[in-house]
Amino acid sequence: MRYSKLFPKTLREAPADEVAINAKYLLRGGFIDKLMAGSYSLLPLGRRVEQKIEQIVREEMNRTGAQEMLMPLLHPKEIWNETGRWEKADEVMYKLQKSEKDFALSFTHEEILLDVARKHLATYRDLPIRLYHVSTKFRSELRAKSGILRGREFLMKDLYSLHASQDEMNDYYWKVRDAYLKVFDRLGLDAVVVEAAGGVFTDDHTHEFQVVAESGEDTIYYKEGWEYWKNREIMSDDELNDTSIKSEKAIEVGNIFRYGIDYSKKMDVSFTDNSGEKQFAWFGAYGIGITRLIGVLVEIFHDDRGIIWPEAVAPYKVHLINIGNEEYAQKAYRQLGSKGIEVLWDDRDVSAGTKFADADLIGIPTRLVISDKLGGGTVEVKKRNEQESRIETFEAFLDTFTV
RNA sequence: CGGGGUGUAGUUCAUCGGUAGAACGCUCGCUUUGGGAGCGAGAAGUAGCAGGUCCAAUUCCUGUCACCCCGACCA
Repeated sequence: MRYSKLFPKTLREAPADEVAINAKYLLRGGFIDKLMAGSYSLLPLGRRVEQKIEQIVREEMNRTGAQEMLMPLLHPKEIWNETGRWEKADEVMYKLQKSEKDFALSFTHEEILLDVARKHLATYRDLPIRLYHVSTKFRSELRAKSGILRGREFLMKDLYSLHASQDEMNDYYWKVRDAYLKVFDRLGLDAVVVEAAGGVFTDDHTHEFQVVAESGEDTIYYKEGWEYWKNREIMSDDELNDTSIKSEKAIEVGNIFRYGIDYSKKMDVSFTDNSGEKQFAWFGAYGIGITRLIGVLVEIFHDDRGIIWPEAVAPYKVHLINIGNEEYAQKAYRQLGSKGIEVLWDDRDVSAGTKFADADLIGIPTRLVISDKLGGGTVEVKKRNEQESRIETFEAFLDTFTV
């Protein structure tokens, strides 16, 4: 991609009232645009990062045996009445009325998934059912905040599973936990598993995935010997006063739930077991906040000049800068492209300083500089997360560059 | 919803009763090219919106809207 053609250009300064680091850098770098509080466009660079994240999630979900689908966002009131959540979830749901019919914008998809599943589920031989999608969630948060971290509209990957028995559900539940840890690991994030209360939905504890970060709005606790961290709601008063238990601020990036058979009973999601008896399916749900992850990555990986994307999610792999020497840069740009390397070439006629500053802000992992100062055929290679650069021939770079 | 803060050019800000100014960005020209270049010329604003006070309001008052921060909330 030629930077001169990329929409939009960087901003010299972030809007004054933005405090969150993710908002500042993502807005300045041209990754996102704010429509209103809690509602953002993903601009081309931001979309590329989102797609990289999504693809990693997709690969790991597929590896658990799950299949991808896509569910609607406009839901009829009737489906929500089946579980009683039209009333119970009133606060978070965006509701609308048209031609005397009530609708809601999706804030989650349990009901929709279960409706699809029950139409096609007849026998235990149809189980397990493991389906997921990546789509928008609408939630009427009392207060949208922290840039892209808490929006009213955001992308989420949600996976749902139905099983013939509780054991089978549990087995898959732990399999998804492992898959989630793999996802966060691939993203370069050090996520921890946190036990949390299941609320009114399940007696089992649920598990959250949290990334320790100063800007986190949750507090999580850990003591030597515990299998998992704990979130605040399941901590006892004694534990809260125990100085041997450490606490950290953290951002939730995913969670996994075991609903059991409550939902299946309410919506009659049943099957015939191997003895011919009717049984209700065991249900689990598993979410990862895709859009939020973009923000989390910026909160974790940045310095005072801009973003430092991990290789796995960087919008491009190489940021090519030429200072003069346009002809040679163009040739290099073509060669990088033909090797399948994703490259952003800052081909603008602006000062070297401007190009360097923008490269630091955008945060592509490898910066390649071509200039008169270097001999012909020679480039300067610098990693965004390192101070030192090295000079080598362009041929050598092409031969050895891997991501 | 309660508390606090901010709304003036694309952006960051100044002006704080007498009808709007800078920097950056943008356009054109020339000169530049290793850390946000220089010179010259230029375009760009219903001062969030609505009332009120005043001879006169961007400025003071009231209301309202939007955004940011703290809190409540977060399947």
